[in-house]
Amino acid sequence: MRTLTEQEIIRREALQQLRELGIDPYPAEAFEVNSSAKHIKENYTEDQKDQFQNISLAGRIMTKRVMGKASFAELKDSTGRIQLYVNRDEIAPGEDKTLYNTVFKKLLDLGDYIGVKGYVFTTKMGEITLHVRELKVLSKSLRPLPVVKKTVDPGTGKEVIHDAFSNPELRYRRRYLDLIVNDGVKETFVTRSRIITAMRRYFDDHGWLEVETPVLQSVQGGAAARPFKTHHNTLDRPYFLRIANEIYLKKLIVGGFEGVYEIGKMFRNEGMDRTHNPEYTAMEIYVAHKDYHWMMEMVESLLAYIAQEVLGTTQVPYGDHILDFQGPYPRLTIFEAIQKYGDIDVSDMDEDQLRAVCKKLHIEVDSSMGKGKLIDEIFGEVVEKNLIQPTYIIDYPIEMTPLAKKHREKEGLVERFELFVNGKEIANAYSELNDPIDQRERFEEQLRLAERGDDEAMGMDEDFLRALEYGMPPTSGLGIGIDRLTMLLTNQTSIQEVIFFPQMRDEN
RNA sequence: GAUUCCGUAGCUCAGCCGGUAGAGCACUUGACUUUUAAUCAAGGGGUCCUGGGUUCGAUUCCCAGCGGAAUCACCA
Repeated sequence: MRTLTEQEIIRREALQQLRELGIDPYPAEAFEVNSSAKHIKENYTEDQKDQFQNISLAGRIMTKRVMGKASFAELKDSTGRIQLYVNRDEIAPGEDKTLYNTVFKKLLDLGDYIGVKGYVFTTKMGEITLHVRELKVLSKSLRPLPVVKKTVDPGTGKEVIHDAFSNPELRYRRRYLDLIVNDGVKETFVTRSRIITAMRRYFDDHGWLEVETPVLQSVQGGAAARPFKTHHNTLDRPYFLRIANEIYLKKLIVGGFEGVYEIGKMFRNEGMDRTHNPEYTAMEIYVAHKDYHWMMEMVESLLAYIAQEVLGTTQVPYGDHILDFQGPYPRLTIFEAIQKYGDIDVSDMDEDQLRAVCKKLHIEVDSSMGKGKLIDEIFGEVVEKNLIQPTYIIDYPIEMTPLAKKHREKEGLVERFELFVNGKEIANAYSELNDPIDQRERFEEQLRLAERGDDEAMGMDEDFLRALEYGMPPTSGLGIGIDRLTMLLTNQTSIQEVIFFPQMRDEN
């Protein structure tokens, strides 16, 4: 057993004393709440005080200022904080002052949950406050919370935070504490939820169907990444956690749905940094009888809608920039982009020439890389960081995109776009390849890359080919990284700030 | 996976060119019936991340490990 700290011992003793006084520190019965901190602070006025006479609130004690026979405290509920005023002779009107002198002053600590009933008033200092008449212990806290205090700088009028709970490791491991004591953390996650809600509403309003497809997959496919491997005992065979769900969603398009989408976790066995978590959330959507041009317009409309719904504007502050999600976004082919930002024309280069360019740019290459991969490397080096405002990069080399349809005009390219914002890819889309014979050849090319040492190459998926052989209508598909989109719309630079419980190594 | 930096009280941090440690808030005791980083007085609290090495002596120096952050690589 862990050794308790002094403060923890004191709190356990307080717990015991509450029980000795006949107070259950963890009562079973519900405490009825009829208002909230936010509602009171936004709606209370002197004229309306009749409506604030019988308020019942529940929440956590965040500060306590005892001044003899009267005290102030701050209560935090799910909507925010409100000040409480507690007067000895009102909560303990008889001879016995135990409820105030012992229970409130000594046995209640910062972090405890209490229920309070009373009326609202405004203090001399102008703070809207609940004048407490009744107080009930709802849940005793046995560990001290980090104490964060705030003041307003008289010079600048800006809020100054003292002793912020800022250690990233503790914040992520104990996200519940982060949410309790650090203002703004909760808002980020509320925004994340609202982004997903808005996206779902947009799709649903267009009549596209939300579906679920397997997370455990027998064939690695749909994207280029290293998978997590697992094993099914009864079947005694290996499975992969999905790195994408593209193949399954297209099978549903074959099945006759006009539009299907899925929002869910993907798993990639790659490094972790401030834009990558081993499990992350992606949205993929497939719509029949559309192409990638249509999809670009849809994405512009979708992102403007989400920004407007969630933030009330399409002009989104991010770091030093204002990102404007109002379409249309500029469109550059990958070759034009490399020409524009790198002053290099790679459009007619062969593999050896591309390798020479990489060498000149000090890009590390290895023998497993084909033409498409080399172009992607050059693009990453010279272009990506320049794409701050939403920008489409279109028409990728065929070698790096085995599931996209060949370009209708340009030899050697596919109908694909990626959307870049703030130098990062946040969406990827194709006119989907629906020619089963071409698809089989592309898979065979992937197998050759795998033999060459590419451990991210896709496997041959016979059932998918069979589905395509039955016939898939022309379809456009899109994937959006929900975590990165959330980072952009909440002005966060680390993916750990938009995932409640980011991957961490074990403690100890 | 590589490099750099970091790991000291519940939290945020200082410190020790080697002699086992401090501050603010939090906590305890007392005072205080409109405070808001409440105030005033007194007080308690530490395996200085872990393990080795050097040394009479290591929290401090060296090495290794663990955990975190940043940058890079892989990737979305």
